[in-house]
Amino acid sequence: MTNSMRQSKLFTKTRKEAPSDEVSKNAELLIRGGFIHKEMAGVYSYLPLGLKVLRKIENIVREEMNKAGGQEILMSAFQPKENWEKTGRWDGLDVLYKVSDSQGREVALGPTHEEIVVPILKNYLTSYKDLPKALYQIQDKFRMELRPKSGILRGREFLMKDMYSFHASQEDFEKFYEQMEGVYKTLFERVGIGHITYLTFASGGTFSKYSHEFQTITSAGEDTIYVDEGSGIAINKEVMSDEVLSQLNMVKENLVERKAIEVGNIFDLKTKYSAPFDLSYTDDKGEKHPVVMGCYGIGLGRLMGTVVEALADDKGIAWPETIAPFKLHLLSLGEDAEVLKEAEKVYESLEEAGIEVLFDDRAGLSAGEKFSDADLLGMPYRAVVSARSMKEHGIELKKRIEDKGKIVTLEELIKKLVP
RNA sequence: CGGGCUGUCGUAUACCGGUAGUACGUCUGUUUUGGGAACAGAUAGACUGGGUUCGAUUCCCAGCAGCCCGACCA
Repeated sequence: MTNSMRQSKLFTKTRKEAPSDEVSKNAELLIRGGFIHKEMAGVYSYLPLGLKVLRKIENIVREEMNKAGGQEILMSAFQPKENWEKTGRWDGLDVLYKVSDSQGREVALGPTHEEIVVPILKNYLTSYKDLPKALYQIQDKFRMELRPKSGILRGREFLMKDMYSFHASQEDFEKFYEQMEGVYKTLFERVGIGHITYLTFASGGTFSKYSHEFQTITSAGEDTIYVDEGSGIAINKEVMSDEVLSQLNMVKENLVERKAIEVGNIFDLKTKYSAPFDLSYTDDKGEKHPVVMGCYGIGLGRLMGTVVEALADDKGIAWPETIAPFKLHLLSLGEDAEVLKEAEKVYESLEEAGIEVLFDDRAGLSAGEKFSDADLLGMPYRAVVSARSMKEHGIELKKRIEDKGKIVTLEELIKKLVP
């Protein structure tokens, strides 16, 4: 899809009513707006508008991973059974999809890629000079969730960014890990939920300094976290205890309980996956050591759904500028020839200026329908060309999140929106 | 995986052991146009399989699918 689009040509249509089998706000609004299509429980297809959002999120993630020194790869979704047997997860991971072909060969559909990335590294990593390395990919993951729910927040197939880092020592890993904390913060700010996303201490089993989730406050969340607004840090309920509080220098009285959704995690793997595959390197003294690993995940679909959950109002979605499918929704109202001519002119000028614009040029719709659609679809800016706006010699410009617009000239409009 | 609920045009719903109705959508036409317009016409439906019955979309059983609560969630 190009930067601009006529709504009359867009193949999806909006719906007034939400499907009865969806309860979550993100699924309801995304389906009504024609962003996604449900295939089965926990499995969704992305339609033009939805894919545009997903790609924008993807690009932000990619940019940040590249900045952090990550190198992008794309690993296979089909994964050999032997690799999973080596780590004990063929039978140990109950979300694993196992498929077999007509020859009876069994393979796994990748729910995560430690079992793939580590053997790949074995081919190229031998010396301390080869370290550190960070590899990432953006790929569909498959997990047999017993109960998918909350629209695109928890699915059986979902797009995920997973990065794996490889280090000569725990110290080197920790340095990188701390850098990733900052990278993730920037990333969530860029997609528009930085203000409600908290670095959250979490861990299964023993408490570790190096297992963090990034939790975004939303009532649709599956997790309960305790937020210290002052420090901007939170603790997952799972690991909450007096001991943990004292380790973190946090005071119980300052904490607020919130529902939240995990939008990302960063993880200390130590040698859990390098050991079974004997991924090791030789140091400058000729001694062999296992490689220390970390992993860093972000579910992109979940991130998209979280943005919807967190920023939508009762009229519809309100996309942040950075990930909106289009920056501007241009509406022509009425069938008056002069108005239509003017709207066309405005559209072409915006297109020429390189502004991402969705032009609601559909004929025969009432103003109310066009306004409602604009609110539902949630572009950050809405511009109206109508008999009324022409009488005032301009274009009515309104932000999605504001109630009142104002009349601007075409030049002012372009100046405001030009990238 | 335990528990609960539900399957009727594309969507949302109604009625019924005996011709399946309405609204929205969609299509055609006319009139409308600043917050989901009006009229006329058209379109399209009982999850699957078995059982009971003269007759099942309706009752029973099984399967499948979906939703909700819980458990689980590298």
